[in-house]
Formats: sequence, structure tokens, C-alpha cells
Amino acid sequence: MGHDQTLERRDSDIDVSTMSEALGFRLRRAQLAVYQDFNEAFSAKGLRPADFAVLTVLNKNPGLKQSEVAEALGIQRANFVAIVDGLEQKGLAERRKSDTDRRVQSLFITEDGLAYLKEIRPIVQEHDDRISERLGGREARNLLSDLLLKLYESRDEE
Amino acid sequence: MGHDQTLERRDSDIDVSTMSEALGFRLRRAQLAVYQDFNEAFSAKGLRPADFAVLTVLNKNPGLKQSEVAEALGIQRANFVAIVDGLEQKGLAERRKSDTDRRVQSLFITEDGLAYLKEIRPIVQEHDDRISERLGGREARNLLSDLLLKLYESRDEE
DNA sequence: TATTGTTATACTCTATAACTATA
DNA sequence: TATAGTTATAGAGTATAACAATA
Repeated sequence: MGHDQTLERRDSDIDVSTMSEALGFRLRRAQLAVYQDFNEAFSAKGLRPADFAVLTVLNKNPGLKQSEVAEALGIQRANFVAIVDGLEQKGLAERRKSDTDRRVQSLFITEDGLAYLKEIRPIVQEHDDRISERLGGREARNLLSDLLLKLYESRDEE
Repeated sequence: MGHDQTLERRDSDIDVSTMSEALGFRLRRAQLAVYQDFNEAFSAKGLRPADFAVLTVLNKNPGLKQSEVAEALGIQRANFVAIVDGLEQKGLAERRKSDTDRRVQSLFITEDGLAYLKEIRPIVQEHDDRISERLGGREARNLLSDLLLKLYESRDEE
């Protein structure tokens, strides 16, 4: 293989570690890697990370306002409309107009949505296992999860 | 404030924690929050995270092939062209055609680029301090950085 | 007046294919 | 035949403004 002054330079030889923004860049790369694994696992199911997140929230918190779900997931309400549209078209979730405030759409998971969540549970589990394994175990995964939360939960108050 | 059956529901009351994909979603939200802080700090400077990352790599590793820098940062070479174009137009970095392999563009930071890095150092430091503070200290920051690396470095080999 | 959901739109980031020039 | 850089393009994701219905 041809190489001259660059010799056999591998990624690990390149000094990226000393930049402060390394953390931001590592966040970006880690998120890309995890989403890539998720998308490969669910490509056949046509399920995106956001779809799954919404279904999970609706499963645990039925009847939330559309804007509440959006905010809980850090998605702007304008961008959330298409996501709910998609889930409704697939029959996995549904909007119901609130009786007490006709502006509000309350969101619910459907029976099909529940069955779907049950069906994909093994795939979700395998995905999570792969991620945890890369980190060195479930304790490391939970530690990471806690640290990540600190990075944005404090900003919610501002 | 008007609320009916939803009462005074706050974000923290919504159960998002039990979904396995929470990790992926937390990664996404954390990355968004860190980038937002970076962009607010550098909006006046017109510097994006990727620009800063490239300058830092060139500073520590002068003469790398363009594709090597791209790969080190997890950016596809097609998308990397515009980034280098921008840095070159600002006079912060430059391409030099390799003598030994005329296909190769070797990348270097310029004198102006070095001065620029020095100039923005305090802003970078403050940004990093804010992030570290959210995490609870520099040790936590380094711990997080190590965990993030594990999420994507293993994938590089595949 | 303020809020909820919605539409429209623009901008950034990322992914893929194909081209060129060199090797 | 393969590689480095480039171009073009499409697709997500995200952000902002403005509107209708309702409070």
C-alpha cells in the first residue's frame, strides 16, 4: 500500500484529545454511532428513534398533551406534528381532542401500538445490550446516562 | 394558569427513564445542549464546532492528508470539502498539493489560524468550564469523555 | 392577549453516487 | 484497477415565523 511522508498513520495516532471541544465532538460521534446501531436494528421495521421514544412515552404516560410530549423529548412542537402524523397513519398512536380545552390534542398509544412495542422488545433489548457491552457493562451505561442528563436538564430551567 | 386533567405536570414528572432508547435520546439532547452553548459562545466569531475541531487537529498534526483529518473527525470526505474551503477562504488553513502523490492535499494551519486559536482560547476555556460545571467537575467531564469514546471507537474496526 | 396545534420555510448536517486526476 | 479529492444531490433534523382555533 502506497504511503510516503504520512507513513502508516492510523486514526488513533492523530491527536484529537487535547482540544476542549473534543467532548462536543465525542458526543456527536457517540450519538451517531448509537443511532446507526438503532437504525440498522430497526430498518426493517421502519421505526426511527423519535418514533420509538414517543411510543414509549405514550405507553407510560397516556393522555399527555401533544406539546407536553414534544417538550419532554426536546422536540419543538412544530417538528413534532409530522412525527405524530406518522404514528397515527401507522395506527400506533392517536390524537383525541380534549373536552376541557378544545385547543389541546391528547395523545394515546393504540392497541396496535402496544402490540407493536411488545413485538419489538427483543430487538430493543439486543440494541441496548450491544451499547452496554461497548461501554463495559450496564453499570457504565447507567453512569453515562446520568452524566448525559446533567448536560441538558440544568438548561431546562433557563 | 389553565390546566385540567393534566394538572401541573412538569417535564420531570414524565416517565422517559425506563425506555432503553433513553440513552440514545439523552446523547442527542446532550449533544444539542453542548453545541448550543458552543454556538452561543462563538456566534460573534462565526465559528462552528467542526471548524474549531479541524483547526485544533491541524495545529497538533500539521501536514495530514485531507481525508485523514476527515476520518479522524468522523466526517465524510465529501462533506469535508466545504469545511476546508471555508477555513481556506478565511485564511485560517491551507491546502498544499503533496509532491510525492499529486492526488493528495496536505492540510496546514496558517499563521492567522494560529493567532486565531490563541485569540479564542479564553472563550473555549469558558465554554469548557460551563460544561464541566454542569457535570459536577473536571473529573466527571473526563469520565464522560472516556465513556463516549468507547461508544464509537469500537465501531471503527468493523 | 396568550396558548395549542399547525403550516411553511430555510438552514444545517449527513449520506450516496458519480466524476477527475492521479497512482 | 484503486485512491484522493471533488461535485451534485437527496434526505434527515432542527429552527423560526406566522396563522387559525380556542382560551
